[in-house]
Amino acid sequence: MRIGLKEVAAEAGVSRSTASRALSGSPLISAETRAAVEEAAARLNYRPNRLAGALRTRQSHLVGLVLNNLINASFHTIAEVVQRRAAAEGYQVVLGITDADPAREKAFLLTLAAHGVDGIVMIGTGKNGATTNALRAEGVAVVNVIRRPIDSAAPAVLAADREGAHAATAHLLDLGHERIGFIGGEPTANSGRERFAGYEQALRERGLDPDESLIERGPFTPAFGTEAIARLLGRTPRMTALFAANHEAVFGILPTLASTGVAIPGDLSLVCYEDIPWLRYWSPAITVVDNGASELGELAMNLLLHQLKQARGAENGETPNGRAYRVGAQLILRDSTAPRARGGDRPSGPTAAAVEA
Amino acid sequence: MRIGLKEVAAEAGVSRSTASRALSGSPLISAETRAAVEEAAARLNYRPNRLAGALRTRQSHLVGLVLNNLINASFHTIAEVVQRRAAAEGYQVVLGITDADPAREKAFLLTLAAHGVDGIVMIGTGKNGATTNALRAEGVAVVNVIRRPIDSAAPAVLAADREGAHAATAHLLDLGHERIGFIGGEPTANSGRERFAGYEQALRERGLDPDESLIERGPFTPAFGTEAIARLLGRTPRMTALFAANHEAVFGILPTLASTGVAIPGDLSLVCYEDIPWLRYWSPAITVVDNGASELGELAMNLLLHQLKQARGAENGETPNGRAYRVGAQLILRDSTAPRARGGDRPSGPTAAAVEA
DNA sequence: CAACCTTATGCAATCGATCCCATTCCAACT
DNA sequence: AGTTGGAATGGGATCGATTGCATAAGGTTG
Repeated sequence: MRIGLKEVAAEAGVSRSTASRALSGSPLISAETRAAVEEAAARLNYRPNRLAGALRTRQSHLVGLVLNNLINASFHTIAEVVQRRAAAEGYQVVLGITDADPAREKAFLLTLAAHGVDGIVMIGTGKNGATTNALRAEGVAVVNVIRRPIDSAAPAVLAADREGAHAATAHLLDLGHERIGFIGGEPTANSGRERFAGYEQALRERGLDPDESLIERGPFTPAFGTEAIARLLGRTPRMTALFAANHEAVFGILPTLASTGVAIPGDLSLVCYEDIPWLRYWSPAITVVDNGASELGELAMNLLLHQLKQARGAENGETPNGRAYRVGAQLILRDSTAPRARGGDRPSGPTAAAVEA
Repeated sequence: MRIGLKEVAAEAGVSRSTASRALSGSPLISAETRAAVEEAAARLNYRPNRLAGALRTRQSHLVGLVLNNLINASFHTIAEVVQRRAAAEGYQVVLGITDADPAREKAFLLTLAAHGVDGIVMIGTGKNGATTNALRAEGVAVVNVIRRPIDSAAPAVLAADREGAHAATAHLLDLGHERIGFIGGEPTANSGRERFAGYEQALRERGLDPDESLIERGPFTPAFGTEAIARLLGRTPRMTALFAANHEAVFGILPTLASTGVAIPGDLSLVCYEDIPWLRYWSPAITVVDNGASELGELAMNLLLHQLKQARGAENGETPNGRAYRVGAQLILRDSTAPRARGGDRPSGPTAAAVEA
């Protein structure tokens, strides 16, 4: 038979209320009674039914994690961090994959609410601000990650795509490069826009105009990378540096460069976006902009846990509009960039920005 | 105020029992009543509280997913498939990351049980068969994936590592190679052992003995791959083919081969284990053994859902010992393998095995 | 010794949905 | 007309833990 609090209470010779209080650490219980109950619980191998507790206390100790997919490195890195942090604080993570479909995302949010989650970490499409606001009104904590819906009142943890792209481009400019290629994402995507903006800004700061013949923007696929790099290599005068800001495209760019015999950094200096193991072990090791996926997840969970503790204190108070935080991008210098002319100096030190918006 | 079944019943002018039956599709309800209740529910935007339902019916519509990490490609692929399939069937996935630590794994299993999960997909350490058996006795469905604890009575979905390694090695032998290098995992790991066994078996079938000077076995890290390939390339007579059976090591092997100018497949034919996008887009595209991660996840969820449906019928019947299934490995021929001598023929067709243990 | 407070405990309601059992209503049959 | 049976509905217990309120036991004080 399943062991409930009733059985423990009987074993210890007390009432259910007393047993409950003893196990939950209430101060209204004598030391002997507490010991007796704890011993009885241990003897019977009692494990409380969280479902019942959740129904009564309105605390499920579940948090939802909504994201596009688990294939992308940033996403599964964040998922790992969120799960670890949650588990360490006694929360379990319910996982939802949306494929960047707002309808699926909304359905998933409602399902999470039906399961009584205490909070939600949302790496979302940005289309369901209204739904998350409604959930917040019902007392569910929410944190937006990477993207923040315009109409969302929940706090957000954002990446510094523009700053990261700026740092990458500035680094190449510092090395003396002027013809700097850009392979990025669609302008419709947030990261596509922001990273291009950072690239453009860095160029203009040095009095350079972006050169359309050096710019390729397209879908987040390796195939696009293969095509884009082939086109860029065919143009003359050839670029001397390349900023690969479309992570998936990198999977197409690097093999093509290797097979066509372009020497890195001899013929071409290269900076890629998002740090993954491959790039560190590539030959040569690739200089990257690390968007700080772990830190994004870490900070998001901190904010969520903070909200959860607040809620415990002031049930049903007003929910203040959330602040936005930004995790600085970090330029990690490796061996894929070099001065254009021989003898140039290598500027040192990673560039980090941690600003609050 | 939160809308419960009580409010819906009041709005529709019926009792809570009737409202419940109307919404759950009981046949004991007249068409008009049903319509009235459904309309009231829609008007009030009623969303049932799954927690309450779960407490009463002992069906939480939650399934647990236990795995080592989300970084490894096979793991996050399986996680995606499991989540998708679960969501499609109305189940939500609770995620647990164990870092291959049996103690963490056990704690997580118990927590899942406390949350009342209906089932568990377990990509486990193999050390918690007793715990999973106990959960099964309490009515929780369990499926083991990739590894099956010796003492576990739950069904298992296993990879065909030995067959996959055999197919890879046989393919290289068919191409006329005889000096075939092997870079694999530690013999203490399941996959390390099995893949080496397949390699060895294929050699012996052709009357060849494994040559220790061509064999490197070590940890699942890119760094090990870098060292191992360097050692193998230094030995004479040099191997003409390489079977890279340690997935993480591949991250170190490929860049080293590229930078040291070893022509593939000209100087060296190469087969790697586990198919990931990088390998398809490498130059040349790498021939791989695909362990069928998606299929493993798919089959595991099928088995789990099957058990869940069974349970609904015969509550608390006997739980028969689970069958083991094996997902065949698949050799995917690309451009990284070629005959040793010029003019050799290329054998065609992937090798697949789907056997039941 | 009564009035009173403190401390520890038990009783019973509660969370929200489900489902067994009883009840009502109406039609059909003897 | 009286009985039977089926269909539709309502009442209330139930899942298991939590918690407000009442109360008992023990100690102190006027």
